[in-house]
Amino acid sequence: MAAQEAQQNVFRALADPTRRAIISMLANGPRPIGDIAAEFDMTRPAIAKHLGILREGGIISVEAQGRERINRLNPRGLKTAADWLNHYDRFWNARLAKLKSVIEETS
Amino acid sequence: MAAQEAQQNVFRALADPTRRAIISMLANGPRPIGDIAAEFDMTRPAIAKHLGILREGGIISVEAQGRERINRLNPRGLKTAADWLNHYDRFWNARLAKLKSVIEETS
DNA sequence: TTGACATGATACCAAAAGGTTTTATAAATG
DNA sequence: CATTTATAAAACCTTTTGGTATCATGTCAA
Repeated sequence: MAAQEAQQNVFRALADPTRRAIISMLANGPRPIGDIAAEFDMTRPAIAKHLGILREGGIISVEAQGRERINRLNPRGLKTAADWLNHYDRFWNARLAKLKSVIEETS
Repeated sequence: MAAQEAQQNVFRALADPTRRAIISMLANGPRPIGDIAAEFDMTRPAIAKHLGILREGGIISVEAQGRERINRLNPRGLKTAADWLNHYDRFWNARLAKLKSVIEETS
């Protein structure tokens, strides 16, 4: 999978609030889809689709365990996105430095 | 604007590859829309829409200068996204630590 | 002031996204 | 084996998204 494509898949995965909520949920431990769906006002197939997109983004991985399939957070995808964003940290650092100097001048 | 809403706007803005390319472009300096549109195989109205979404996400700001309108990178939105993602850094740190120990064991 | 240029605004279209209902499959359990 | 349970898969619908073509507006310059 090309890097560009991986990037696209992860940013696409992050764009939906339900999927971001699922990420937060899985940060507290792996869960089967039934557990996850129970927390949302939404049908199971809808959640299944979201999990599929999170999987494509490399954000979660799934492991069959008997008749359950355990979804667990896999930080690879999130790291792809964080790495991209952190290239711009010099911009907000510059802005914070500027803000700080303004505060010091006016106090 | 509620924090949730700001978050949604910025992740939505990041989801499109054209918009990410515009961000990279503006990191090299502010530009009017005409300049930006010239770099893409796409009409100006399409670019105008993308810039509107980037503005809603707090990723760029616009300043009128005569008959031009200069678009410039504003890191606030990007920082919102980076902050959210960096809450998960303990996961990839843990994974990297694990990988490191495996490498050391097998070498 | 008249024309050219940079841009915004509107109306429209096709494709993708996010959801639902229904049907199918496979594993645990009586 | 029959039944229940956990899930996947397919078909379908509506709204949003990403794009286009077209028209309107404001500013610079001759």
